[in-house]
Amino acid sequence: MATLSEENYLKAIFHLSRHDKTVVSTNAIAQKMETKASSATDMIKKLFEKGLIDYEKYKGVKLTENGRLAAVSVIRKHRLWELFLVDKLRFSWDEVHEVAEQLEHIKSKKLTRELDAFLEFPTEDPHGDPIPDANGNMPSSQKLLLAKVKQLQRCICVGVKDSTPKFLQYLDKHKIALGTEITVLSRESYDESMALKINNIQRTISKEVAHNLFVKIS
Amino acid sequence: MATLSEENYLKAIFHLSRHDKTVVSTNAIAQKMETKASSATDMIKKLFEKGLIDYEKYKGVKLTENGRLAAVSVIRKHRLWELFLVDKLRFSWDEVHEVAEQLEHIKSKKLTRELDAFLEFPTEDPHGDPIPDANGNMPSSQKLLLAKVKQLQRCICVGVKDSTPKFLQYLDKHKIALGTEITVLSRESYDESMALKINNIQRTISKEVAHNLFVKIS
DNA sequence: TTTAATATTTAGATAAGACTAAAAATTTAT
DNA sequence: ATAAATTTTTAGTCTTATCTAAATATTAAA
Ligand SMILES: [Mn+2]
Ligand SMILES: [Mn+2]
Ligand SMILES: [Mn+2]
Ligand SMILES: [Mn+2]
Repeated sequence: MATLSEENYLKAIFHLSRHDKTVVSTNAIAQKMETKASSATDMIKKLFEKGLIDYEKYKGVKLTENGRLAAVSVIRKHRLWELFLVDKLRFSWDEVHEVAEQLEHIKSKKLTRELDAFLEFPTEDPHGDPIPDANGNMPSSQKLLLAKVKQLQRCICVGVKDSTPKFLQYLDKHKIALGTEITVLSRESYDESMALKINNIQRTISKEVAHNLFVKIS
Repeated sequence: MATLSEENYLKAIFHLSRHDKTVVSTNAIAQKMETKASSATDMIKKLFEKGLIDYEKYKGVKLTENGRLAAVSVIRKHRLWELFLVDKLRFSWDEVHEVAEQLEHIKSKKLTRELDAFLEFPTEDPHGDPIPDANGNMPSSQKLLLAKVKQLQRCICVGVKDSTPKFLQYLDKHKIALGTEITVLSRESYDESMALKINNIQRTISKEVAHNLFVKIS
């Protein structure tokens, strides 16, 4: 059974190898964990000893199947708890992450199973991120960044790439939520800002915002 | 802020000083924590340094007001979570303790507050134990042990003293739950066993059982 | 009131997880 | 191809929480 710290490292490695599925560097892990490379090396050795990662000195790291399952299990719990907090306990989507970081480490198969049932087997968390199932399968959605959407296309907001409170609060302030319909009016080539129609109101967003909102063409 | 281990020690000290409100010995703490006296001494020093207990070498230990508040806060969370698991997640009362031992350490004022509201401000956990309020006040109930009930008295089961799975499963098996009405028919002086009428069925229980069931005279 | 038994504390070790500083390997630049 | 820069690992230290063994204090017995 993995310790709390080991679980956090596994999650970090999983997220780092999500897109580019190549090996993950010690430095990348250290940076994501907000720790020093030497600490990352120490932990890498432990995870290797436990058969949770493949590792060769100086060659980087890759999750084994066991490591991937452990990581996904933690992510599953994280996202179920986030949804619980929003749907049942009146948390807003910018308040849940910190608490979920603690709750994701609670060890009880039954708890996870029953929480899943209580929430009626959800497939997405409050940020639009997919919730892995009990077997470790992660539903892959075909969402794309708002920045990629063509002019005059209509789309629906389905997720956020940046889920920091700062960004989520920005979205709240400008009445952008999951499910909100967005029409791309035009794009400014100078600064990559975009003119949008949101809820029949015209608004301009920056490149930063456009690159952190996931949408689905509708 | 207290660490997980410190919180567990505070809880142990609180429970040990609950009835006899005298000082608590190092050995008693070690025994309750299932650890060695030397480890208890180490922790006692830490808790003293943090102002959570009064302590004089060889003289035992007593919670300060801050220590009591910290202990009660953990107990509050423990009992709220136990109730949540039973009322919302289909756990039975003999399955909740272990998970609650983990959940009680989650740090989030809002989480505790909202969980309390979600459960509609309960006053008792699934074992009939009182749930302290947000200010650290513990409602003291006037329950007594079934062993003390006089012949031909009618009473209602309102709590358990021993809340181990073994005992709770015994009660389940014999259809004794919180709220069950019990009439004391007679007492055997030889072994202190008692003849009871429970749900109109006559049954004999041992001294051990009689000393671990709390009732209220009805 | 000495002695014996028990309880408590101290001393020294260990393991997990983190750190700094320094060494070694790899990658990039000249 | 060699030197410089960067990355990664190692060596040694620190903190928390635990342990065993030994020393000290307290309590009970003779
Ligand atoms: Mn999160
Ligand atoms: Mn999320
Ligand atoms: Mn409990
Ligand atoms: Mn309880």
